[in-house]
Amino acid sequence: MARISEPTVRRLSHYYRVLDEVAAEGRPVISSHVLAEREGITSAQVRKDLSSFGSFGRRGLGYEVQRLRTEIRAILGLDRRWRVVVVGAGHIGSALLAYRGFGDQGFDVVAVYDNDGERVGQRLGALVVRPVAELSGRDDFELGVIATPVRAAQDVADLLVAAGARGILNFAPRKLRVPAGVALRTVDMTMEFEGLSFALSQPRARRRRRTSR
Amino acid sequence: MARISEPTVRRLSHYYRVLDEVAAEGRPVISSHVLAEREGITSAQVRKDLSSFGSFGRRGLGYEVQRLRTEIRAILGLDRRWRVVVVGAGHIGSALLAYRGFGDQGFDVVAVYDNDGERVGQRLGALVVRPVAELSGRDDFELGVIATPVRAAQDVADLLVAAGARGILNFAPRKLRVPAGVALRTVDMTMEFEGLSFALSQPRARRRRRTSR
DNA sequence: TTTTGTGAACGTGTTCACAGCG
DNA sequence: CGCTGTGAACACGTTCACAAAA
Repeated sequence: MARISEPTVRRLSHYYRVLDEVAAEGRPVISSHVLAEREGITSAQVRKDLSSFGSFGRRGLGYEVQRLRTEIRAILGLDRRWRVVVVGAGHIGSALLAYRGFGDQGFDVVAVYDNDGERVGQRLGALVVRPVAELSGRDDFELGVIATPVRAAQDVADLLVAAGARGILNFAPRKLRVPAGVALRTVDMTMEFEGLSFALSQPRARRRRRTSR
Repeated sequence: MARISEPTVRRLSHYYRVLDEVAAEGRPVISSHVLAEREGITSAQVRKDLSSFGSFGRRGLGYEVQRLRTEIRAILGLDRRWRVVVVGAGHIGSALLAYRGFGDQGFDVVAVYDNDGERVGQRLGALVVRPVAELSGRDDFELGVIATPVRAAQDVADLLVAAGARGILNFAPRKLRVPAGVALRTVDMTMEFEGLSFALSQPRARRRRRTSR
């Protein structure tokens, strides 16, 4: 299988969500055109994305909604459960813990760690916050979430990797170094705000592409 | 000025942060090479990015840290304050309210709205949660943050636009439609988790670029 | 000599356009 | 005929490589 680009993976997530909606509407089949319309992209893009994983459609007809949904689910690895460790029991960490949506998608938070003595021992949902030092022993998880202050982020990343994390989601506004083979995604809200600030500071002439719509 | 790409804007944010660090270290000058190293990109990229706004460096020497920091600050529109309205006083909304980092960067949250009767009237930091209906009157803000459940997201976006929002940061996992001229950024955590799930589900051979490092 | 600024070359992702198939 | 699947064309972003300047 050829290499899959990151934009393609992001769009797969979107398709998956649209298919959920469409399935709920009871529609049995969807064309690349309709799927594209809901996304604001071209139908060719939809077909290209899907064709890199196989031929899921029927010419002259479109894609069978349930079938395509199942395929994408498998492609994204959502046909299994992932164990997630959250480090940082502050506002973002607790927000993640409280959000049920992740559990529905197959992501189970199995532990929360923090270094703040005040937070350790506290109950957060079904979990009790533990000291970060105890992270070392652990090896029964796949994903780590970094929701700590920025100064601790790289150290926590190293700890997570040492404990066997295969993927990390980082909320600290800093580029992290992780070994090849460990997947890393960063959500940097500060950067998003700054992106908006930039867009609003530009002379209001040119049409920006990704920014609008 | 030629059109600026979104990746360039994101990198500007990074440069800005690196310059803060470097300034704190007391270093007066930085070369594109060193700036690139901290970012994990090439020095040519740094120079290209910066050169689309002007000639800030000196050949044979590098960039004067304070000067460059000030320039980028102005480019990003961070030399003024932005008034932000948050809609949704749930976990994400409160987390944003509680995070002081945004205030430091020039973003002031001036109001919080929610439709949940239990939350309306509650105090969140210095603000009191107000009913979403009251949003209509308001016009003394530039940025709106959507931190509501996904089903309300598009309606809230429309309300924000009607109230005069020029930019929107959306935390709901849904593509939103906004008129051209209104800047939109979406932070979709579900999608990030799914991206990690995908990466971990791939046969562990090929080296992915953006995902690692 | 060092390092910037930048046209040219390159690589990657998107769109076009049509052959292939139902 | 309608819609998918896909090579070819295109657009865009990144890297190279070097002339220009300090």
